[in-house]
Amino acid sequence: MSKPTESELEILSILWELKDASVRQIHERLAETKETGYTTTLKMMQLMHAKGMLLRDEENRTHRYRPVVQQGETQKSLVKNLLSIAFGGSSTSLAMQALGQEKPSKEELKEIRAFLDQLEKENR
Amino acid sequence: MSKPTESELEILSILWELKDASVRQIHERLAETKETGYTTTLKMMQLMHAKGMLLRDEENRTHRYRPVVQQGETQKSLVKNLLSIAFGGSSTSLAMQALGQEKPSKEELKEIRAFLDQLEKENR
DNA sequence: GTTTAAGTACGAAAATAATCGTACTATTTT
DNA sequence: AAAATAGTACGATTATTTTCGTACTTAAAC
Repeated sequence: MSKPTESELEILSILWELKDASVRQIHERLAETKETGYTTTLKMMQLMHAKGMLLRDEENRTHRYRPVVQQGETQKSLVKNLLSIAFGGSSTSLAMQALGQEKPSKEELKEIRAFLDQLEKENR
Repeated sequence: MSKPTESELEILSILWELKDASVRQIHERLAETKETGYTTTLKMMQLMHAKGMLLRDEENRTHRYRPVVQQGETQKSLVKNLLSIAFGGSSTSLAMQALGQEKPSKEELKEIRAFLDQLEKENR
């Protein structure tokens, strides 16, 4: 599936959280952070549906949409892209850049360390 | 400075590596992975220069360009953006997604662990 | 000293992404 | 049942990004 644009990602993010939603729900969330007309949101979602990025339940008058691709897959391809295009393929520096920016909690630190241990174990 | 587009990033990446380069050098590198005309690359770089993203040494007939923003700054803002738009702000999951994709070497693992220790120390 | 090659400049087209107005339809409210 | 409200559809416009052809200039090769 082709890489979502910035605006498409905004919509996808909300859908990943809500599982499924009407255009109005999405629009209201978007409106919290950006100026945008209702029909713009509508059109975006129609386009995403036409592209096969969203499924649409047309049972009721108010259609409900849900994402086709799940968050994990999209994250994976975005990271892959970012890695190659801006980090020379070094996941280590990407990881450190991220962690330095939004400091993990104690619990998260633990989680990451466990993840590293796991990686090391596999890698043998 | 405004976020570089995808194509601009490709050019920046090469410049970060080479420090400075002529249009032809960049173009030859780009041509390895994508079909694109020479004047397209030229125009891109001229635009980037006009936008203030690249410095240009016009001493010689063959101009040489170098990036204004350094890699680290750009990485920082890209990560910040990705974090908020696709990872719900969780640097931990971004880091794990990255590390899972491009497995770090033993040395890198060590480096990351040291980095985590450092974070933990500060965070007290 | 011509011709060829390697440059830059730049307008304009093509492609892609985002926005919105208007028309139309169905539901709810009065 | 009329009016107001909440929806969808969709063409058209605008903005942005990418691509490329053509003109012109300078340096190198013959």
